[in-house]
Amino acid sequence: MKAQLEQLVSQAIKQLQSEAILPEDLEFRVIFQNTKDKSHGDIATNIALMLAKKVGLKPRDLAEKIIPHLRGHDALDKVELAGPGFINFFIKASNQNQVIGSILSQQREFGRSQLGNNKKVQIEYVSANPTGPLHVGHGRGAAYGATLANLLTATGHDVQREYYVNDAGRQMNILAASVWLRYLELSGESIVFPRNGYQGGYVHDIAKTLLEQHQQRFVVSAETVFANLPLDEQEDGSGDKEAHIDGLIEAAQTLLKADYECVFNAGLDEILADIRQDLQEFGVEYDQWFSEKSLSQNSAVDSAADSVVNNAVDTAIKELQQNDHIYTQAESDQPNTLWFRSTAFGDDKDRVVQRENGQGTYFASDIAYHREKFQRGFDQVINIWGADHHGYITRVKASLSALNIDPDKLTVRLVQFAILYRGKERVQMSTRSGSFVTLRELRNEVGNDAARFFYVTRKVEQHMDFDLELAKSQTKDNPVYYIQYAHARVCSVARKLKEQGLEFDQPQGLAQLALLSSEHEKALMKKLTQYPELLEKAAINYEPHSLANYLKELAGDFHAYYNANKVLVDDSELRNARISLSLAVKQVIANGLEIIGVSAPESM
RNA sequence: GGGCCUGUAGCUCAACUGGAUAGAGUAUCGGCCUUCGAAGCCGAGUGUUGGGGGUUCGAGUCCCUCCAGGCCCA
Repeated sequence: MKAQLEQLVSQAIKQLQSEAILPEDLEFRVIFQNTKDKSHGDIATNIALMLAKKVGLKPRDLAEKIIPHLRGHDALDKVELAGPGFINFFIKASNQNQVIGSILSQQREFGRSQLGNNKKVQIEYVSANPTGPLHVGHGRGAAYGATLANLLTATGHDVQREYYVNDAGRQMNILAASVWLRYLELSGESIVFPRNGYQGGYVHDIAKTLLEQHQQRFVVSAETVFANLPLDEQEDGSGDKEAHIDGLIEAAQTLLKADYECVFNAGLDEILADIRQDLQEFGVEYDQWFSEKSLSQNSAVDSAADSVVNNAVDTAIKELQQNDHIYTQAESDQPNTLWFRSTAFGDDKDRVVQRENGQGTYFASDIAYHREKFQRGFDQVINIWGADHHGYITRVKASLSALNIDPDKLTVRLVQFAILYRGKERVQMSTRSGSFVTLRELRNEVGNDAARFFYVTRKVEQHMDFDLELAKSQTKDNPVYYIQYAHARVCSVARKLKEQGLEFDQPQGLAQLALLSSEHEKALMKKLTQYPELLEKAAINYEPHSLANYLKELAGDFHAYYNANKVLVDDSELRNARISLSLAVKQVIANGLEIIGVSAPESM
């Protein structure tokens, strides 16, 4: 509809140009908005306000010149000049109600589009370190990422969903050391658990499994383990917890030799399996789990073909070197450290990509990973990160520029934290206290549907208050139930129809849509008409929250209608028309909820 | 000290990318079930959009500057 109107208005202006009323070289773009007030018609444009100054006319005068050229369109009842110079379009009801037929015939496809033109888009989300179970903060990224992926898929993008597994690096070594120490404890060794170790109960569980599977294989006496280690941080502030844990990691690697990997993998595998299951239960799917470790593993093919072994990290660094973006400081005390000159691309300071000992940094893996992503041919790469990672955006984009990859092809969306409330009371989420922290606990308490919906109902950049009591409540206060209830109500009407021994006659219903002339019915049809464009807008802006809000409004309009009018009336023509409208509402609610990842129950 | 996000009704949040009288829900008050599910509906009041300047026909939205909160960095 808007496309037709745009053409109509554009032609009108061109007509005025050819009549030399408007200048030939006038550039313009017609923008439409859905009106808020129904006295303003259905759709409005501010084109006269936008162009007035350029052509030296008063907005209303310009609009009066445009409007006569808009007559004669058969979908319009009337066109009005209003306010400071808006042009309001009133669409014929017969045109507006066509949407019902479209919905009933397209069903699940209604609203879907080819907007994305099959553009290859990758979305990477959650990507939490596999050092422990997912917590409620990850849940928001999961829900947002999954919904965004659904949205982009629905609007014709070729979407790949990916989880970057940080299975290398210091945090993982700390986990391995933690598991080992708990294992030694279970084996009867007397140890003092390091301050910086992973304290969670799941570490115990992993250690227990390890002990059951391997018995005493990894046992080393505590005395040997703790010999000559830097002192851990003490109550009085003395000691160094970082140096202590690093010493422990080194001891574990030295003492366990090849077995270290067994212990390491025991932790990694179990936690990763838990994360995967958690996300799957949450309805959050992935096409690929990408291992960080694999980036620094040498490829067998390379080593066979060539004595020079290249892994992805080395290759990326080498390319940066070739592009002259890497330097060393020969005079300094760290002459072999490799620096990436990210300041050349707007970063605050240059970044280390390879340490003195030849080991690549976490950032080096990131560079290699992003380089690899674009080599896979994605037109657009979207990273969904926690807000605490915002500092990385500049340097990652800098590395793309340095690799001659357009940094605008990478979009980073930061997800702000969620704060949990139980009614008025704030829920403490510290790991120490062990109180309510994990995504699984949240899901168990409020259910997947409420969790998914609540997470995406706010803009991602908005700090969010998540009220557990509200999410659990089964009243209209709870938007999830409110929307699902609207869906269930239509299903209930359909059941009632059958109970009365009647059948829905869709052709008759669609033929009699003109009978739907009440304000409630017109409002519903207008709302339904907006669904496809809303999906597109939500996809373009990466803003699934607008879909959540839309569904609330649609459900609200339906509830109001339902209370004001009986659907199952005796008059079969009116009855079938109303059932058509109701089923259309049901379909759109189901379509929208599916994108958000929330079920659309037949009964509650 | 620098950077990012946020500030809208008592509370939780919208506001179609600069449009018309800033809207929903909650909370408060008053109505509606012998009729398709009351898990619902109808009605009533609620604002210096954190403050101050600026840009223009028009600013919650853009620019500057303060204030407050969250996070990151030194």
